[in-house]
Amino acid sequence: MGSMFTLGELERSVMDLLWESSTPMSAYELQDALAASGAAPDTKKLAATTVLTVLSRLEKKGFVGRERASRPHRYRAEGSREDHMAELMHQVLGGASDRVAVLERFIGQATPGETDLLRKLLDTSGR
Amino acid sequence: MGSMFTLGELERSVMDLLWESSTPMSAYELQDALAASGAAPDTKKLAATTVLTVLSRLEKKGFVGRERASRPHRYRAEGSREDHMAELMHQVLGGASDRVAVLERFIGQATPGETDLLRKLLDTSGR
DNA sequence: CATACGTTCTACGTAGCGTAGAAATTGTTC
DNA sequence: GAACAATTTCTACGCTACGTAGAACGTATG
Repeated sequence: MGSMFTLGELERSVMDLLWESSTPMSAYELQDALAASGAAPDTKKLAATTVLTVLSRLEKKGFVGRERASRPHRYRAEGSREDHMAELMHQVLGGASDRVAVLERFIGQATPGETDLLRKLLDTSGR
Repeated sequence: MGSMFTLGELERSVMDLLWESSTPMSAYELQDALAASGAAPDTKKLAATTVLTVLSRLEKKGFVGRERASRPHRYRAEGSREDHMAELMHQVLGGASDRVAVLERFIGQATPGETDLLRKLLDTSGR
């Protein structure tokens, strides 16, 4: 079974919309939003079933949940984009035998802004 | 074209061996090493051509380089595993609109050991 | 130059994802 | 409650990446 943590292009586009939206969205709203953003899928509207299929797959992967109560089911992201990304980063880090070396490189490659931010965050949270 | 940064299971096994090895390895050495480690590919020996195919693909992806001088070509990893992982982490971070939030989560989810380490690294490198 | 070893070419099976029609379900309206 | 419309689920097909390896080709050496 694939890493279970990777997203295809369309899947990502859908997640981007759901992560952005403060309220759950129906497949039809997503269909329109996707056509509007024109991002990953070109400018033409996808079939509704396509969006539904993707949503089902995302649900199976645990990325979205759905409210079956309302008739057009409404989908919402499980966890924020930031949660997801932070988790991805930890996943990468977790796969390393030598975390010190990885983090060294990570810090080394970071921009000044990022290191500043990290310092700040570590100061705040860590004590 | 796929992200160009993901590795399949066998590809990863090969990279693990190359990353570990201090000297370049021939396809045949890798073939044996893979059978020995028995990690990703079960315990049975893969065909030599299989290993060569994978190595070619890894070369195309820029993960390995080869010395064509010696007759059994010798392959070496381009960049350390740590470099790769750090790059992956930055890649994830780079795809975020709100890095602050991602790094917040990242720090939040980090183990005490990791935060300590980060503090140390930031202290050292930062000035 | 024949032979053995090594490399490249070609190819097939599988799985994930984009895509969507067909079929089933459900809510709604006389 | 039967017909209709909206919605969801089922089924399926094409494409690409990757694991896998045989066939064909190249090359050095006795």
